Amino acid sequence: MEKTSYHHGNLKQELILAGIRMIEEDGIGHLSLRKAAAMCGVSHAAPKSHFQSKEEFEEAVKDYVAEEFTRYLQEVIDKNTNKNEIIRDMGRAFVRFFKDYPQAYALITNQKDIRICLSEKEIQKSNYAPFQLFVEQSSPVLLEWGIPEKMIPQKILELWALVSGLAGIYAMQGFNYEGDWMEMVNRIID
Amino acid sequence: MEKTSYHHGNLKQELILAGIRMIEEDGIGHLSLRKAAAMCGVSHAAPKSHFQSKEEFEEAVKDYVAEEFTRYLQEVIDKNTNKNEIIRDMGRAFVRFFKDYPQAYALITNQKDIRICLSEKEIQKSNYAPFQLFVEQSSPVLLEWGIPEKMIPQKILELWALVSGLAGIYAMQGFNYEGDWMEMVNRIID
DNA sequence: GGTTTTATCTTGACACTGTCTAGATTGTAT
DNA sequence: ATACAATCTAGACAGTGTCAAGATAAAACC
Repeated sequence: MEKTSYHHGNLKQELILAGIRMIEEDGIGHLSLRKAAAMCGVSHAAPKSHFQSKEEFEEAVKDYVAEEFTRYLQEVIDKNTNKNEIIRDMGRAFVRFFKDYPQAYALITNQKDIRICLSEKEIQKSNYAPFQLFVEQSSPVLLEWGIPEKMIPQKILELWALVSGLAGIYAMQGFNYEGDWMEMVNRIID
Repeated sequence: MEKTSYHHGNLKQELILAGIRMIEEDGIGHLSLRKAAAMCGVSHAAPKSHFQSKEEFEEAVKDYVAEEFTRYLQEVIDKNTNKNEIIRDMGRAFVRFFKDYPQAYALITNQKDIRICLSEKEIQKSNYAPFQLFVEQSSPVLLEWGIPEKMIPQKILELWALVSGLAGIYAMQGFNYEGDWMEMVNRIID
């Protein structure tokens, strides 16, 4: 995280990581470019070379968080052996992510460019990688389970909304409940 | 919104309203005490008499939003004639509120002192009025419908989480879908 | 290898913000 | 009418995002 020479070498990435640490420690309202610069041992105007504005910096932090979220989901996909369990696995990874990054929920809900289009017939391709990943993985499984094809988009959205809502409740109060929330997901799946 | 004499007369309330307008126009990250003061035609340090810090001001805005949310739910309770429809009515009011206040979702998920305690046996009394209202109204109805008593807390939480998740998705993309999301709620209730 | 070009970082400045202090104005109680 | 308390103003300070000018070093080019 320190710099030795005049040029840092990996500033952009480390500014983002510093930003995430700041958000997780003090909340999404306490993101500061100057503090991030200080954390990286660099002058207050150095970030300007990598982010033209604070908003652009904030976007980069959000993008990184979305990538991290995607990694959590991708990991269980890679490890999965029983296709019938993939939806439950992703649900658990979903909650686990927001447990590890409690402020991420507030961050994501504050994002405006996420497209999760709804339709009775189909779910259009989303620009939000975690959701898109969930759609791709769960669709064939639900179909195989005999869910009518035209019901699948709604089912997927229902699952995503439910787990999102739970994660949101958890995130707001620090995940102080370890009960069997998975039963709710099961009731939707079964 | 203007002041004529030296004393404003209703500054605290109008500062809060100005804060909500700012948030709804520019997002939750653009709340400013000085701008709120300017909107009310008052000097930059005037808010200090009513809010000791920006954080305290922000809390007051959040509290007001929670009260407004409660009013939306209370209204359908007061107007309700068929008890069997109260859960659906509240679900619709829920979504309607976040349609009228799209930034409210980001605001609420950024709140830390909301207590919605989960338990397999009971839902403890919540300090969040809208949720508490929903618990009180839906519990007897669900019981009357023959839901096993020990399943009721989970069912309530499931409904709340689902509608929250949907409202969140809607809020992120501007409620551009007018389809029959209510079917999802029905599937949980029935 | 020496030179030029480009990317990156620093310094200093500006306007804006939250916060503090001291003092001005006005409503309220005595 | 006077004293008191609540409310608002004015000015100052440190911290913030942003901009402009210049310093440094890496990369590209001959």
